[in-house]
Amino acid sequence: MFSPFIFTFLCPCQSPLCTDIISATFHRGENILEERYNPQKVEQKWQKYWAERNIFKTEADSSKKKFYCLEMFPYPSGKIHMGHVRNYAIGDVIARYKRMCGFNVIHPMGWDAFGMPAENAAIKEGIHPAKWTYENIAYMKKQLNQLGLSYDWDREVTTCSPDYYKWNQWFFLKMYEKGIAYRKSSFVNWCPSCMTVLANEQVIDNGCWRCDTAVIKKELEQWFFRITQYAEDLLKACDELKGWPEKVVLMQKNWIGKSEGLEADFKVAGRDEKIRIFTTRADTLFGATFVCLAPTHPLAEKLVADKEAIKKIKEHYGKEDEKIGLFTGHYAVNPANDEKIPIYIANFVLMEYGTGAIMSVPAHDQRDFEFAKKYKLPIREVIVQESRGLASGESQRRQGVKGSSENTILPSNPHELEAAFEEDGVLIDSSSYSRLKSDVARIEIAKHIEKKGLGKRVVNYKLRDWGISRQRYWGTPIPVIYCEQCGVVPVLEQELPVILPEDVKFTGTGGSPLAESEKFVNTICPKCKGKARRETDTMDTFVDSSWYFVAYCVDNGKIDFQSLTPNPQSPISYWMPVDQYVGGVEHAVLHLLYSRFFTRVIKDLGIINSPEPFTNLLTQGMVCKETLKCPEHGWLLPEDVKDEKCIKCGKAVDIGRVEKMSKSKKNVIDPDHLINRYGSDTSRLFSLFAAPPERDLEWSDQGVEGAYRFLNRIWGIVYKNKVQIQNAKFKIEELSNCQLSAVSLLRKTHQTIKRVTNDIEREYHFNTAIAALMELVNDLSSFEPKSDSDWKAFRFGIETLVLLLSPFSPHISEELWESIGNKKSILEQKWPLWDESIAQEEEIELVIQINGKVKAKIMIPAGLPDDDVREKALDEPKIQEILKGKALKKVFIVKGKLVNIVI
RNA sequence: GCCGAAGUGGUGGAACCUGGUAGACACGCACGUUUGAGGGGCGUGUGGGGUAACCCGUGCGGGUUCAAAUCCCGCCUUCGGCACCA
Repeated sequence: MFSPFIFTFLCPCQSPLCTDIISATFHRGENILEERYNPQKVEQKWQKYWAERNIFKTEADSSKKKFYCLEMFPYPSGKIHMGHVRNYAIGDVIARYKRMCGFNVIHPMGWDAFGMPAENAAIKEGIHPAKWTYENIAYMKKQLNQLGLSYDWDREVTTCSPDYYKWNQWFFLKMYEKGIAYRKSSFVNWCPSCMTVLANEQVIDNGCWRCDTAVIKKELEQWFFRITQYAEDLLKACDELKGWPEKVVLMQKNWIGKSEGLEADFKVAGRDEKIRIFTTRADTLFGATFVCLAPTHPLAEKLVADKEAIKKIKEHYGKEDEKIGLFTGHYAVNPANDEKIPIYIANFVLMEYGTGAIMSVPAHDQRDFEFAKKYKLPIREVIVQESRGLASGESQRRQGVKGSSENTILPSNPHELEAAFEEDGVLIDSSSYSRLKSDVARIEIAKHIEKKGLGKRVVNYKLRDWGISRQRYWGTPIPVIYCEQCGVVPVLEQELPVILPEDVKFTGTGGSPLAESEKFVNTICPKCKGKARRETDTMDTFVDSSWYFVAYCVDNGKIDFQSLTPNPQSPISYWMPVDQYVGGVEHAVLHLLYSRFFTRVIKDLGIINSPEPFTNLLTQGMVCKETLKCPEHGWLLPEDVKDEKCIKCGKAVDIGRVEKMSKSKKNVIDPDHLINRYGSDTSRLFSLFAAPPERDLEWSDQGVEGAYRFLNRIWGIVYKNKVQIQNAKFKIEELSNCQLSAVSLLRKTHQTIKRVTNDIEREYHFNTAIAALMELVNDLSSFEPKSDSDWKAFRFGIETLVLLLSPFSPHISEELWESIGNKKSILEQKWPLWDESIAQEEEIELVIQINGKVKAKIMIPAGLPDDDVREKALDEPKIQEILKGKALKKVFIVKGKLVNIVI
C-alpha cells in the first residue's frame, strides 16, 4: 500500500506537440517543491496526508464553540457534476475558514441513495439497484476526495442502508401513534411513465418532474404525513428565518398559501342536503348567482344521474383547458338572502382546496365571469370602486333613476362588463351591508352567517398533506401490516427494520415490485398472529433527506433514537441546528419545507431542542454554459464545432443562450477532465472566483486558465525565493519597525487580511476575497527584497497569502506552507488577524471636485484636519485657475476622500 | 395573470449594505519582449468620442441632493418561482 507509485501526466498545456510528459515517483511526505507546479502530485500527497491522519474527524465538545457546516448530499447517480463541485467548494471554504477561526466544525457528507434512477437501471440493464448504487457511491466518494473536501467520513450516512432507513420506519411508527401518519383514499398524481405516484411538489407544469410525461389523476389508498397540522407554525416561523434568502422564505410562504375566509352552507332546495363552500370574499356573498361543485365532490354523483356527463367533466378536471360545466338541475339557497341559484359541476373547481365547492360571483371573479358568459348566467355587481361610491358623476346620474328613492349607488349594466372587478371597493345591492367597504363587510357578513349557524370563519392553506406512498422498490418499506382480522397494524418497533427483499424482478410494468415477493408480502399479524400481508409501497425519498442532518450528529454513525431521552448533553443537542446549509435553490420548497416539518416532529419527540433545522441558508446559483445547436444535428458538443460550423454538415452553428449545464443540451463539463488537466485547487478556485456564490456561474475555459495561471504565479514566486524565505525567520513584533521599502508591502498584507476576512464574513463573497489575494500576489511579485527586513516582510506576505488561500485551494497552500519551512499542517494554523494601524494608509489621494465634477487629484497625509484639507484643495493651481473671479458658494469635505467646491 | 430578482466596458464581475474618483480583480484584445518556431512566460496599454482642452457614459424617463450605478417614483427588457387556490 505504501510502495512508491509511478504516475504519468500530460503537460497541462495539452498541446499535441508538447513533449513535457511528467513522470513522477514519490513517497508519502516527500517534499516536492519543483520548479513546475504539478497539481496532481501535490494534491495526491496532501489528500493522503489528511486521510491517514483522519484530520477532519470532529467530536462534540461542549467546551468548544461549534459550527455545523452542511452541503446538500448528492444522489449517487454515477459521477459528480459541476453543480456539485461548486456546491461543495463553497461549503468547504466555509468549513475550513471556520475551523481556522477556532470553531469546532462538523462537516459531514453522505448519500441520498434511494430513488428511481437505480431502479430504472435495474429495469434497463439488469443490475440490482443496490449494486448500482453502491458502485456509484464508491466512485463519487473518490471524486469528492479528489476535490480535497474536508469531510469527516466517519459520519457518512447512506440512506439505502437498513441502519439508516430503519429510522425512517421508526419515525413513521411514531407519527402513526400520534396520528401524523395516516391512510386515506385519494386522487393522486400518477405518472404513467414512471408508474408511480407523485407528490404535488413533483408535478411541474402538469408533467412529471423527472420525465415530463403528462400526469393523470388516479384514485389510490395512500399513506400521508399530516404536515398541514404544522402549517401555521411553519408559516409563522418563516419570519424567524433571518439567515435565509428572502426569496426562499417567500416561496415557502406562498407554498403554504394561507388564506382567511368564510365557509358557508348553501342548502340544496327541496332536498335535505347542503353544500359547504369556501370564500375569501364574503363581501361578495350577495352577488353569488350560481354554485359550482368539483366533479369529484361527493354531492356531484348524487345530484346528477348522468354519470357519463360527469366523467366528461372529470377528463378536463384540473387542467388549464377551457372551463366546462354541467347544470345539475338543482338549486341552492344563498344563506344571505335566501335566493335560489343554480348548482353546476365545473372542471375548474378543485376538490383538494377549500371545501371542493364554491359560490360563484361572476361580477367579481374572473373565472366565474368567464363561466357565466359561456353558460349565459346572470352577473350581478355588488362591489363598486370607492370613487364611484361617492359623488362621482355616474352615481349622481344613476341616482336619478326611477325607483331608487334612497341614496343607493346602482351597478353598471352587467352586459357592458368586459371583465370581473376583483378589487376591494364599496358594497351595493347587499341589503343592510350596502355602502360598507369591502374589508369591513367581509367581517360583518361572516359574523352574521356564523351567528345564524350557517357557517364559520376559517383559515385555509394551499399546503396539503404529504403523500408518501410510492409504488416503487428502491425505497424504505412502509412498516405496516394488513390483517384480515385486525385491519391496519403497525410493525412492532423491535421488529424494525423491515428489510427490502432481494428476490424482486424488475420488469418496469405493473404496480409495486414488492408485491411480487411472496416472502416479503406474507407475514403474521403482530396482534393476532394470524395470516397477514405487508404493505408493499415504499416511502417517498424526500423522507430520507428530511432528517439526515440529524443523523450526522451521532458520533461514529451509530444512530439510536430509541434510547435517546431529551438530553441537553447529547451530541445532537450540541451540533444542531445546522449553522450554514448550502445547496441549490431548486429545493426551496420541497426538501427544505419537509425538513422543517420533520425537525418539528423530531423536536416533539424530545430528540432535539430547536424546531428549525437550518439557521443560515445559502442557495448557490446554477453552473451555466453556452449552448451550441446545429439546424440539422441539434445540440452539439464544443468539439463538434469548428469555425462556428458543424463538423458533420458544415452548417452554421447557432451559438445559443448561456443555460444551465445539462447532458441533453451537451453543454456540460466533466469535473474529472478538469481535475485531470488542472487539478482540483484550480477547479475550486475558478468556481469560487467567477461569480458570487448565490449568482449563476457562467462557464469559461479561459477563466479556468486564469485561475490556473494565478496558482502557477504563486508557485513560481515561492520556488524562486525559497531559500531566502526559509531563512527570513521573524517575530511578528519585529515587523512594525521594518525599513521603509517594506512598509507598503506590509500594509498591503494587512489590508489583504482585512479584505479577505470581511469578504468571507459578509455574505461569503469569495470572488472579491480572491481578487484581493490576486492584488497581494501582484505586489509580491513586483517586490524586490534587498535588506533583511525586506525579506522578513516578504516572508510575512507569503505566509499570509498562503494562509488566506488555504480554504480556497487547500493542497497547494499546504505544499507551499511546508516548503517555506513550516512543520505543522496549515490546518492547525489560526486565521490571521490584521492590525488596523498598519493597514491604515499614511497618504491618501484627495479628489477635488468643482460642482460635482472631478477636476484634480492630490496626495495628502491621512487624517489631516478639515481646514487644512480645504486649504490644500483651494491652493491647487488647477483649481485656482478655474476659481479665478468666481465666488465660492460652499465647500463640502468628505473625510479621507474628496472635496467638492460649489461655485 | 400574480410574486420575486437582475440589467454596469468586447466578456465574467467590482463599487450598491453606509450616496462621494464608475469599471477593482480576472478574461479577451493590441503592441513590445523572450523563443529556431508554436505554445507559454514577462512588460505596457485597453469604457466611448476628440489632435487636444474637454465632452459623454451604469436599461429608459423623471425626482431628491452640493454630489446618484447607489435613495425615491414610473416604464422597458431578461431570468426565476407560482398559477383556475375561490
